[in-house]
Amino acid sequence: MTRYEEKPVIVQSDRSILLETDGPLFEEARDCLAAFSELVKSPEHIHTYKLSPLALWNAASLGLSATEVVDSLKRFSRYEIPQNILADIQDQMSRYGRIKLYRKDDGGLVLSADHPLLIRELLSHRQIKDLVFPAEDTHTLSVKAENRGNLKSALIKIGFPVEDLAGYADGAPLEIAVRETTLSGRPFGLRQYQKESVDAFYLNGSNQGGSGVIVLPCGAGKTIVAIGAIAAVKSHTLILATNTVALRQWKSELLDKTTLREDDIGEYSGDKKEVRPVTIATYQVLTYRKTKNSPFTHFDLFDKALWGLVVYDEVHTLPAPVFRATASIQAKRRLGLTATLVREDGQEEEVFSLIGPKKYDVPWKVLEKQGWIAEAACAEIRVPLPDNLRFEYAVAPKRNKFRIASTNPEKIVLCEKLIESHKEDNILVIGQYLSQLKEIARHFKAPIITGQTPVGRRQELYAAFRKGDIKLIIVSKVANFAIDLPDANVAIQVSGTFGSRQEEAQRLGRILRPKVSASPQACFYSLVSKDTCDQDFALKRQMFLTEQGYQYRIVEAARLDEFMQGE
DNA sequence: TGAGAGGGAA
DNA sequence: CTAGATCCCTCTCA
Repeated sequence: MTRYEEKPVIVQSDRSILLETDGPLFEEARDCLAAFSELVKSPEHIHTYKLSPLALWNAASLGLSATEVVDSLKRFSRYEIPQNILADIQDQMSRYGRIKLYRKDDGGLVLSADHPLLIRELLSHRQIKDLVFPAEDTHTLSVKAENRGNLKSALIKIGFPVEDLAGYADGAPLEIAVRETTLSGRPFGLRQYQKESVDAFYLNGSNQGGSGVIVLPCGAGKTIVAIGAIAAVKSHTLILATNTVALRQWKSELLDKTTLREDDIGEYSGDKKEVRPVTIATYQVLTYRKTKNSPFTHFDLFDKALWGLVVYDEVHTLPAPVFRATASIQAKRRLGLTATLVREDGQEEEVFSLIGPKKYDVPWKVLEKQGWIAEAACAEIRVPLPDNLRFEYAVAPKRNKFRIASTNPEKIVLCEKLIESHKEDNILVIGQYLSQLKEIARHFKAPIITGQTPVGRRQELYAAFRKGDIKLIIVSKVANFAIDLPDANVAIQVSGTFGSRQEEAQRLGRILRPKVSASPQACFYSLVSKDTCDQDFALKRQMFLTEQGYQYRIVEAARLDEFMQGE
């Protein structure tokens, strides 16, 4: 039995949950909380989580019950859990499933609630009223097919996620199988968690949803999950990707690992406008329009062919107009893929209602234990601003402060030490300010890759890095998007995009491919100016990874040498 | 026909 | 809010 005072969790009536990080139960409690709440603050000693409705709905959609949630809270909670919180968990989690959308025998769509009062409540909202009309009985409302998406989106905004059981129109059939030997001659099969992802999406989903989001860490093979899903659905598929390099990558993966042939796969981008049984498009070609108010030029791609499945790569970056288009294709299966689910713009609810709820996720640490991703040690190194800059920082207008703190020249000194002690390793220095990166590149006489670097030059450098001819590359934000960037085992972050959690996750992902090389452990260093807004943003950036179980060691720059020797 | 530069968008 | 990267279209030049 745990001693009373060792229980690390305090549940408060404002829906916040405090978690002490020092006790023996911390890790267990953290993994537990991550399943149904969101981390909002993570300073050293006490982390704060929030019981958000969305987190509870996602938990419910994964099959977790309110009782299970309450039980795990009770297990770790130091004090009695406030009554209103118990009621709240019960209420929120039961909301997923209280309202269902299904199809009548005559093909019409029906929204059903578990109680007539709920129907009356829904009708009191103007946004809802316009999208439904009364049915014969008091438990249901009729819905026009074209309003399916908009209705779901409107309902979630008033706090009622819909369980969509209305099923799907079949797309045009596609002949496809997953290869047992890749084109390149290697044996191939889905890993256990990839199979489970596909099953969660399709098998379980055939009647209950069949649309939703799979959350897997960077490098866990989300493309493979999609391949499994396409092979399961077996119909024409539209894949949406963030950039053209990703688009090519999708194509080569499909060719390598499925029986699809070159002319089964179309590329729909600025360059080419092919529509084939499997078509890969960029988000941007879809959202392009001539002028601000003209219609989207290429939107008809959604209807051009009989897609039975639409795959949304990096669904956390999905732009607003694509949500709107997605609302109109609710009769097609939709698969969202992402590493993080958190959006910095707070549109997670739209993902839930229009793509679907979370169907499957694997915590990063689980994949680490199974050996699919490398172990990583994270450290935040705090370095004071030099005196002259400290004054400049103090008097600078707010909008300049972050730049001054981020580009602290002392960071270069730290880089020097770190690079020195990682002589055998492949190192990426990643930052967001070009001037800072250029200076670092000059200082170490290392190659630099930014948005201006031509594609040919990038590939040259990637190849040299992969071969080991170059041990150090300086990269700008291209590293956030470049999926062809080779893996390193040490990353030094000198500055980042304000508080972007998913950027931090992306960057850590750069060093997580399991290594055969000398040092099995990857190292991630985040350099931060002490006592500035740089430090505040760093804390925010780390949150997602903290949630995933990564612990940042805090190191004062002055004690870096000691720290490095300890490692 | 394709490459490369520039503007605009989100 | 910031700074930067990306992409799409259009135009020019060979």
